[in-house]
Amino acid sequence: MSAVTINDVAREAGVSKKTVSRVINNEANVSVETRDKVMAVIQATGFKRNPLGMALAKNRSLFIALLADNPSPGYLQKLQKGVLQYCSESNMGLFLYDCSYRSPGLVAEIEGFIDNTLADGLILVPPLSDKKELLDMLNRRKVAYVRIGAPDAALGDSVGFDNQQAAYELTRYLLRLKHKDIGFVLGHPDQGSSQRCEAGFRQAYAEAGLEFPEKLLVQGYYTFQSGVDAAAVLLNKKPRPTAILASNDEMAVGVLYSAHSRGLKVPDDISVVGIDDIALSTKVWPNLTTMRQPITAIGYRAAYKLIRKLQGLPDEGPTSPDADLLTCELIVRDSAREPGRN
Amino acid sequence: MSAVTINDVAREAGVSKKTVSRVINNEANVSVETRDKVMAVIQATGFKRNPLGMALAKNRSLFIALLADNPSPGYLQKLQKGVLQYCSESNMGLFLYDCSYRSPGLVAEIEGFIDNTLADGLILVPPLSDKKELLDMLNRRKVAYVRIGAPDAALGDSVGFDNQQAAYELTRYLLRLKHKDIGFVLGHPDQGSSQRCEAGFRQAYAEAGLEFPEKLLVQGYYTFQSGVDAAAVLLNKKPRPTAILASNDEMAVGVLYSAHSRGLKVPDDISVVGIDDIALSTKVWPNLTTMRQPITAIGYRAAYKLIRKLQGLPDEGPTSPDADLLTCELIVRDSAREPGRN
DNA sequence: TGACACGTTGACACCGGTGTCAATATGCTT
DNA sequence: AAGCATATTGACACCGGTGTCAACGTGTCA
Repeated sequence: MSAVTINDVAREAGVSKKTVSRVINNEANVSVETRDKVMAVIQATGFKRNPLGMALAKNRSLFIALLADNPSPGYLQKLQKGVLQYCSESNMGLFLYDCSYRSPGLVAEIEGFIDNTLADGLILVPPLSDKKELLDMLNRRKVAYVRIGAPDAALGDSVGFDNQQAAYELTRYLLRLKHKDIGFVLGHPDQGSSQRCEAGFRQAYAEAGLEFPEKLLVQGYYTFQSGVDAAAVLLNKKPRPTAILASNDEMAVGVLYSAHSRGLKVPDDISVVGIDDIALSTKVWPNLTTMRQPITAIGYRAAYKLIRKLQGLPDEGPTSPDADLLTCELIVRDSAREPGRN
Repeated sequence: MSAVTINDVAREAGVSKKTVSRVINNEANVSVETRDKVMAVIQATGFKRNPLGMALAKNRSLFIALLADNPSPGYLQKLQKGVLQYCSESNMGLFLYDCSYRSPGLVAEIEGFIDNTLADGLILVPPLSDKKELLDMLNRRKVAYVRIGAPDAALGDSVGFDNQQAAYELTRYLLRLKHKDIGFVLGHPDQGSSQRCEAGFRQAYAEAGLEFPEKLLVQGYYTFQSGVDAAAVLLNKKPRPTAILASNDEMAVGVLYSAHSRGLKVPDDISVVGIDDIALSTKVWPNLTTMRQPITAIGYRAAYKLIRKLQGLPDEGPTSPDADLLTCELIVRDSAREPGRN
């Protein structure tokens, strides 16, 4: 809506529009007085360049999109925050696109979305980051993308954290507290992170020289409701596990809910822990002990990688091979302690 | 990145680009055979029109933005969902912009955002919808906007629900349950909704012929933490209130947390109710009794109004004067019951 | 048969910027 | 003074579409 264009400025300043273009782009080889004159007119008229015209001329992109169908709203919210942050810093717009993972026309739908918006960079959130057909389509159309939390390097750039490590350390923590019968709630079978978590559980048991409690491994889907359901199964086992480890906090909160609703006290009767550390984790009672995943930082870094790539600039971030595998941290709160008085 | 342009199609089909333009825009006065020929080429080449070129030529907008600094993430998430939904339906992009309500440079910052993105329509979420300087700037620059939840018609379009009605009915519900000492947690003093809620509380007491418990009215700020703090004050009163009504669910969850952490049972020892019905409300234990606000529908309608306005089309929604004041609904769950065994 | 309306089409300018290249002015070398 | 490199500037085409208007062919009516 800014009515004043580069032509107006040029006319007003008595120079060509190209010269104005030079000034606003800080190009070399403009005489000081010309620059000053143009700047004065720009100030006076309040000229702002039109991003559309610029993008069209430079054949450059203006936007990236965040594609998601994630079962944990709290996760998405934190991720979005980080992405948004780098977008602001680099003057990029962020498009949001909600899609349905199960929808049969998903790939075509996303293809349509790309055509309509000209977002030529995508950030893919699990479970989309594991979806082969989608990646194939994007590669074929040469659409740049960065995946979240799917460290399968062969499939393209990815930013995430080490799920296995997180699950491993969390399991070790519970074992150290002297829990032996630990119930595990897996994530969605389609997401690689779920398998990596499972590997982490098993690794910790193996290292401790204990037999892994196969019977206490329950399928979940990373949603609150699946946490409730999985807990219902686990809490009916005899003997009841003394702790439950869920593969994300969203499910852990479901476990908490399930325990409460059958009159169990947490952590007195049962310990509950999760992974992620989302906002929800400190709003429930008791606060959840969890492995903190630097979700916002992951979002930020993903946006960084994508935008740098789109701009043809090198990735100047940390150069270690693990730069895109951020570290997690055990956050001890109130939902877990030694088993005892039950 | 779609390499094939309207020129390619025109050359291939042996017509002018204008004719191609006519075909893709379904304009009248194109002979059937020309249309077929062009369509065939479009199919064969996979041509998609470039939104940037189109937007530039038509001087039309491509995006709207959702500006928010809302203390309740769950609220925002639901709202965003509704907005996004209408955006998809109408092929508009949605920009997200997080801002800080308190920031002194807020207005200038938003002005910069508008210039940079060319989003010429804005959806304003409380507390931004009440911010006079911001509205002034937008009016001056002739930027279209729709406000959420701030039904002060003089300031422009708004979509929301009747806070006073919600608070009134909720209070009546508690009074009907025979609560007399009800603690009230107000919202943010800068947001009009907070005052409207208060009016609703008072109205219910007045109609019941009861004296309003001024001492049990505590300031909150719509955040979880402010709910925790307000509950701490209320729960130390002697006699302790038998119920607490928070002006939104985010705070009600804080109240719940506060009650639990001092060993109180909900609803046996104290009833807790809120307003909104966000996702969080059914993830805490016990589930929150609340007034459901159709947040997603509000977001959808706000996007509808804004986009129709931008397109110069009339608002064809419901025509009643209250069309933009959606109704709320009492959702009875498990966090409130008659006062009794304490 | 001529006048006229109408359907169909393309040439051209335009939206608001950027890239290329040539034209001009200036300073320096020899 | 001629020859050359360099700094500064503008004309023009271009990005990918749309709007305006004139040109053309055809059918209808007087």
